[in-house]
Amino acid sequence: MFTLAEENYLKTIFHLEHDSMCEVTTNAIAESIETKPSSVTDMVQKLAEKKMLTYKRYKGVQLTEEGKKVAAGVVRKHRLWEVFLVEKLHFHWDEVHEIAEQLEHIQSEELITRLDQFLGSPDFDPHGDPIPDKHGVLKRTEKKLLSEIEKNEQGVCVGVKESSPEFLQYLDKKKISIGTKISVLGKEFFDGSMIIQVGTEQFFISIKIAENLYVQTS
Amino acid sequence: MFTLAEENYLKTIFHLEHDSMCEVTTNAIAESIETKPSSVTDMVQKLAEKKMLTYKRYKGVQLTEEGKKVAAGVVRKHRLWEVFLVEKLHFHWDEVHEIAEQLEHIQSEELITRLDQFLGSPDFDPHGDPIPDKHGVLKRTEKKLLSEIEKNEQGVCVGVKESSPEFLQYLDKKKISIGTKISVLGKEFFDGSMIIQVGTEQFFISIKIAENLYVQTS
DNA sequence: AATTATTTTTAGGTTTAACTAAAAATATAA
DNA sequence: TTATATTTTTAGTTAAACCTAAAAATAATT
Ligand SMILES: [Mn+2]
Ligand SMILES: [Mn+2]
Ligand SMILES: [Mn+2]
Ligand SMILES: [Mn+2]
Repeated sequence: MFTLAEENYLKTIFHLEHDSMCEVTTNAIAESIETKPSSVTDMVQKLAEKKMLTYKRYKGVQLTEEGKKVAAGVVRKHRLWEVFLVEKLHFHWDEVHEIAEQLEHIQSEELITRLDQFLGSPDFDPHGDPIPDKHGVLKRTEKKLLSEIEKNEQGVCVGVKESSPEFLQYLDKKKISIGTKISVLGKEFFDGSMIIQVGTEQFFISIKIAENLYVQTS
Repeated sequence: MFTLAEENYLKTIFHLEHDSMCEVTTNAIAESIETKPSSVTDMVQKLAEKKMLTYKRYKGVQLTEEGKKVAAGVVRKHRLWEVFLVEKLHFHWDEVHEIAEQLEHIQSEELITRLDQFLGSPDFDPHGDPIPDKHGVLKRTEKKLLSEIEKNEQGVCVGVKESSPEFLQYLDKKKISIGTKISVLGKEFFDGSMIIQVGTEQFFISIKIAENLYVQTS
């Protein structure tokens, strides 16, 4: 099996590959995982020996099929636990990530099988992120960033890119959650800021907000 | 906070103190935790510096009040998770200990508060062991070992001393679980073996069984 | 009381996963 | 193209938690 540190590296590389759609650099991993590049080099060499990823010096890494499977397993556990915390223990969506970071490393196939059943085999976590199935397959849904929406268009919030407590609390304050309808009333060329309508309220948001909210346009 | 290893040592010493009712030796800890006595000495010196226990060379250790509190916290988490696994995920009572060994180390006050509520603040775990309250207080219930019961007396099974899968599966086979009424029909002086009645069945048990079953005599 | 046996500790070593500092490779700019 | 900047790797340390082997303390026998 894999150590806690190994699992964290695989998961992080998995996320970075999804974001950048190409090889992942040492520095990118170091920043995500909040460690030093030299530590990343060490671990990446270890994971390459274990055939979890391919690694060429100075050229970044790429997960193997096996590596992707292991990583998806960790992501699956993380997101299922987040659902449990919100649905069953009534945590708020900005409180669960930290705890799920620990729970994702509990080793027991049977536990996850039963947890999944107990939760009714959910497809998405509380932040709108898809939950990989038991084989590590992630079903892709089409969603755009709110920042990609044009003036006078509208969409339904289906997820967040960032899931820091700060951002989620901002969304709460603005009454935005998964399922909320958002209309773009105005969009500023210069800085990408927008005027949007949520329910009966209309207000200004910066590009930083718009770039971290996923919406689905029907 | 405490590391996983530190928590395991504190928990183990807590259990040993309860069993032996006096100072706990290095070898006893080593055996329980499946490690070498020299490793125990190292850790015990560290925990003494942290004021979790008192330690005099060659004289064994004793938990401080603070040490007992921390240990009871780990036991509380362990047992609450066991209840969750059995009551909510429908695990069998012989399958939960291993998983709870991992879950007991998840760090989050709030999580345990909510888990406890979710489970209806149970007083006992699936093996009949009492769950410490949030202040680390264990309410003592009077129970005897089945081996202490005399011929023609009877009792209700309220817990197990051992909780290895092998023993629990033996009990299942014999239809003994928490709440089961057991009558002692015969008792052999020489080896402590017994003939007992469970439901309509009567059968022979060795002292090893009788010494690991807790019963309450009304 | 002296010898032997057991328990416990110390000393020194290993592994994992970090770190710092310096060297090497690659990328960017002049 | 050469010089400079950035990224990445290597080399050498550190800390936690384990180990083995040997020494020291305590307990049990003769
Ligand atoms: Mn993690
Ligand atoms: Mn999430
Ligand atoms: Mn443990
Ligand atoms: Mn138990």
